[in-house]
Amino acid sequence: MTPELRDEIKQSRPFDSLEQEALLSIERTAAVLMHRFADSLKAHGITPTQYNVLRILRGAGSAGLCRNEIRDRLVAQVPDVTRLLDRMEESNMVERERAEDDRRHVTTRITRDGLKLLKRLDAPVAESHAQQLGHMSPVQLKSLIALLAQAREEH
Amino acid sequence: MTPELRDEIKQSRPFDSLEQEALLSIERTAAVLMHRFADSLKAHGITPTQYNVLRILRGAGSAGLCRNEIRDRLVAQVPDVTRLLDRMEESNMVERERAEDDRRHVTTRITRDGLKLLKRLDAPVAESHAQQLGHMSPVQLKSLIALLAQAREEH
DNA sequence: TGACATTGGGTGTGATAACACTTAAAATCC
DNA sequence: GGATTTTAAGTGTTATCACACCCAATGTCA
Repeated sequence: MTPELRDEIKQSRPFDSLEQEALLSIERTAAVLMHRFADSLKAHGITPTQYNVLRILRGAGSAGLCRNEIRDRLVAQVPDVTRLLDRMEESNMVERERAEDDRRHVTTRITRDGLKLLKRLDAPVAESHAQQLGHMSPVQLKSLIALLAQAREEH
Repeated sequence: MTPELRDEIKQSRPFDSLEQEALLSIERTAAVLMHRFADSLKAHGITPTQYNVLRILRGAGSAGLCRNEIRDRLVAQVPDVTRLLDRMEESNMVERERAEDDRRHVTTRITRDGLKLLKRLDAPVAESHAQQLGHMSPVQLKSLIALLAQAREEH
């Protein structure tokens, strides 16, 4: 028995349109699932956005990435990547180095500590993901992924 | 041609699991669509959360609602509804009244100004919703809504 | 009837988000 | 080679989030 969004938010009247219901469903689903994910990360002293940055930087390897590249790769847009990285540098998860040949460029890399933290998180995060959506079949997940991709499309 | 999430966030390696890809898809879709919606509201000096509150209070009519009821009906969870309502009272969108029989209870109602604002927003918001998801068919939208409801399910 | 629990609302405070603006370096163009 | 544009990063400031804690009114029950 799947929950009806109208019941969840105690809405008495029907939605204005299918488009509206879909939009609110997307918002609510993201809020609920992200909140659970944030909770599971909290014990490790890290936010979902910081976790996202660490994964991006692990993927980039020793070459690292500049601030704008990191900003573009984040799943959710954050307007202030500079201070996000400041805080992560503060807690020794990443390090920054200004390029000699182009002094405007600053390369950010994940530190050994950051890698260790990420390593510790890999299993619990995978488990958390599986737990949150494990009740859906591969066919359903693929269908959901495709529909969401379509929803994001510009037109 | 639907956009691939991996391309959007410039990810070079495949996702760890379908569950992970679905979770990231939900997060990204919500971020993209909500950002567009917030933009379209910004011209009217109101945030999506405040818009949500106004709609909830319009639905409640002259009876109004107490703080905790409003909190429970919000699409996305807000931990500090008191000050959210403070700000909305400040800008004359809502008004509050403490009950005589139970002095703990405070009822919040939408004001005439709030109703007028909402009225002005109805058409542009409906249009914005239609524009954001209007390229999807009713069948697809229903399917998406059902899959998201399933994704939110506890198990 | 007075201690204790519960309920509804509010506060204090530090972290983060959002948005506009600024600085510095490099590239481009007369 | 000096002015101008572009690019990368960072700063200032206000609003909002998030979380723990507090207060006052009511309910409950020995």
